[in-house]
Amino acid sequence: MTKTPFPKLSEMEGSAWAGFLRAHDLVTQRLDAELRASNDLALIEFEILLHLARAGGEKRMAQIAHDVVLTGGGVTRIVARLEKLGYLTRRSCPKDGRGIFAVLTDAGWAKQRAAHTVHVEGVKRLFLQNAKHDELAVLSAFFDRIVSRVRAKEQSRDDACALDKPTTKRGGKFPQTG
Amino acid sequence: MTKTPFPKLSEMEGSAWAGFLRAHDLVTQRLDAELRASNDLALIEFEILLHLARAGGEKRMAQIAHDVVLTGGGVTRIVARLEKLGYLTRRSCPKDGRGIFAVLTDAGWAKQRAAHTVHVEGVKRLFLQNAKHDELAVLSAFFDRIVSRVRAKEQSRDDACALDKPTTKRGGKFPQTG
DNA sequence: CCTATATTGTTGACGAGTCAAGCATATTTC
DNA sequence: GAAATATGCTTGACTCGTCAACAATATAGG
Repeated sequence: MTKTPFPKLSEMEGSAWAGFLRAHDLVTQRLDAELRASNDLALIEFEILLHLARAGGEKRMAQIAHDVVLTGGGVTRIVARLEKLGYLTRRSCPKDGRGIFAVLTDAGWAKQRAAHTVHVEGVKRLFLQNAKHDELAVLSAFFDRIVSRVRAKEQSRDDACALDKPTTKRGGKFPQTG
Repeated sequence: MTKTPFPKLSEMEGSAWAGFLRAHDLVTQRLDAELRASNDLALIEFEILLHLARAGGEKRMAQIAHDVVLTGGGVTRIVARLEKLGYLTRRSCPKDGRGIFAVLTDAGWAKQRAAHTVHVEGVKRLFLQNAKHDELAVLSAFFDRIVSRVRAKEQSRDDACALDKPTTKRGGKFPQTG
């Protein structure tokens, strides 16, 4: 009990936080628009194709959900979309009867490659370009720290399970990534 | 024509970009959940109350839309929600017959103060804590650069107006903040 | 002044992704 | 090895915020 009398952010803290939120919204908005205009793909759809490609062409639904921070239901629907467009196929997992693999088709590989150029160019122009070379390492380390700490807490919270508040009201977004 | 034969992100570039996306999703998700659990407010709702409070209690709809990177329609609906909850009132602008002010009520001020503690604590724990003191300035400057460059381009694109592609397909999110 | 154009805010229709329930398969416990 | 529990994916109902069209007001040009 040493402190906590009056919580407040310094000007720089507030600026960093606000900048983080606005920068994210503006950059993803623009990049999404560019990918749609050039390749008729939403940013989230491209990212799933990219993760699949990086994994050699296939990945399980739950793993995709973890990679892109989405709920299982959300992944089911996006994958269904991409399947209907012919970019991937579903295949059941032989080792685990419950599991489903999303598998890139030839068209999916091609689409991923086509959109990749626009994506890389956009990320550089909208995001990376704004960091001086020696700042990139700071940014990367910072974000990694955030992600691993939040995920560590998720883990330990799952372990300590049960008797947690039911949380959630007025059912909006931002759920547990179940 | 000196380069651009094969676009590619370095490992560090890719890591910074991916970290940015995941960090944002995880942090906002958690903060949103905490605000809902403690104060029954979505993060975006709290942010609007916060911006109103910072502006002395009132602000025009269009300004709110700009502040939080939302479309006009979105702001209309969130403000309607907050009005129904009793946290603010609409008042028409005397100087401009088209304009509408969102005005904090006493309950709105109280709610903002109540949620503020949870918000500040969450931002520190989930976000700021992960930066060493001298890194904060780098982050803040980086995000500011992103925001101002994107907004500068928006501006000049509006100036050069007309004959732009109609863009947008499969009407999803990420629109122009009109 | 009066018509053309731009801006502000609201609304119906819609797509996106969440939630919770459901079903199927795996894993654990006794 | 059977019952209890956990995990993986899907689906109906729902909320959120967008989009496009609209009404009202403001501003510019002749």
